[in-house]
Amino acid sequence: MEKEQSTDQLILQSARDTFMKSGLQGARMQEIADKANINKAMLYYYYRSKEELFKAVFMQEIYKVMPKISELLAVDLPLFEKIRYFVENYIDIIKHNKHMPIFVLTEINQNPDRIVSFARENVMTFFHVFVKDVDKAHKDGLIIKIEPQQLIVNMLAMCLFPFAARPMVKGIFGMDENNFDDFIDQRKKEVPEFIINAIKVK
Amino acid sequence: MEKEQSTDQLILQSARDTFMKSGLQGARMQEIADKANINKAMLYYYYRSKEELFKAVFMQEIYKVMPKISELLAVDLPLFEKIRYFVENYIDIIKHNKHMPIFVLTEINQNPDRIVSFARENVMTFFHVFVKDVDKAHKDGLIIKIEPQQLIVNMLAMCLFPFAARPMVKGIFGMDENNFDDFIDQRKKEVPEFIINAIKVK
DNA sequence: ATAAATTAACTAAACGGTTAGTTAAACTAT
DNA sequence: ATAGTTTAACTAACCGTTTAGTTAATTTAT
Repeated sequence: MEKEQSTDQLILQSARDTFMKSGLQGARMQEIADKANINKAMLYYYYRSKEELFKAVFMQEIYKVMPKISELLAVDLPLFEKIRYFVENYIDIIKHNKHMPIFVLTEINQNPDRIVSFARENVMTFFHVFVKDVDKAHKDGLIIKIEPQQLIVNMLAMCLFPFAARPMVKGIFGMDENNFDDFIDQRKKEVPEFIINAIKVK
Repeated sequence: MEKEQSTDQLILQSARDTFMKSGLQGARMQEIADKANINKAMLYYYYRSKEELFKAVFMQEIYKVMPKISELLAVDLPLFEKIRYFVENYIDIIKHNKHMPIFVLTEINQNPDRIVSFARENVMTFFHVFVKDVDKAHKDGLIIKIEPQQLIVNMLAMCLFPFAARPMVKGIFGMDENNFDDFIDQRKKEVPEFIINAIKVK
């Protein structure tokens, strides 16, 4: 039994795969149509242009991941637990969207405006909560003084970078796909402790 | 007085700028020619194809940066000093090649083979030295037990990621170019201490 | 020494394949 | 019937690449 799927959703799915693989410039509309088993004109019927289709894909991906991340940061836990919870689950989310980091990074560098205003609104609020957590933990004598911005960037860096540089990591360390997955699973445990160690007052 | 520059070098320079800005697929040969103030056919006279020209640019950039990085890792210092020395200078190198991280990341994801074999040879040797440093520091009771691979990835992540995600970082935290530069300069001091704290035995 | 031959550097123009995008006709469901 | 959906066929423009030819400098032969 085939999964019934509306044409526009079918297109979006094919477009997603193609854009993720080849980027905006590298992607071919014909390939997207072929992958969806429809005529190329359909792409223009449902989405007016390549640019529009790309936007739709991009926004869909963002909206798919953003709420999950928001939840992770919104959870009510002491700072250390929160860091463990965030890193572990964030890595897990990306693990199931392997190509997103490089896709998003490429896009924001190519066309910063598209996402920046959006990200500012959505991330700012949760970032604000995190800043308060950090401030409190410092006043309670739990952690050393650290700029919350620096801490957040460090966290995101260690979560995202291995995926963005995946072929490099695999190449340099001679990993196959399984080794890499193990490496990532190991990070889910080690990165939080790395961070906590780095900021903890002993 | 104009700087005399051979045509092939002039082409390479223009190609570099264009490829860095737009990537392999996004770059237009006409734009490269225009930027170099030469005829488009000259690109094919000196480099046989777009692909070849891109390779030349890519390899030039790699060879420009690689030796510097090798030097950083080869310096004979105790581990903590080495980490400080590496991070500080590595960030400084990237700072003067702002567009390299996203350029390289995009390329290795698009065409892993081009760089992976190369990187393996060149980075492996220096990585090996670092592994021994880490092992020794652990046996001397200076640092906790940590997989050198994880440590290296963490270091590289924290150095490179802010540049790869620059528009995002600027956008979310409301930074202008100066703020971002300050942010980076701050990292040159804070990231090494962050790492050392994370692994130090107290 | 000088005319002829060769080569390097370069240009203008166009080729040919590709690709985003259009149109108009046909099919389908209500 | 009619609005929504799908298709085949088409176009116009773009872009990497080639070609055919120019210019000026260097080399070779006499």
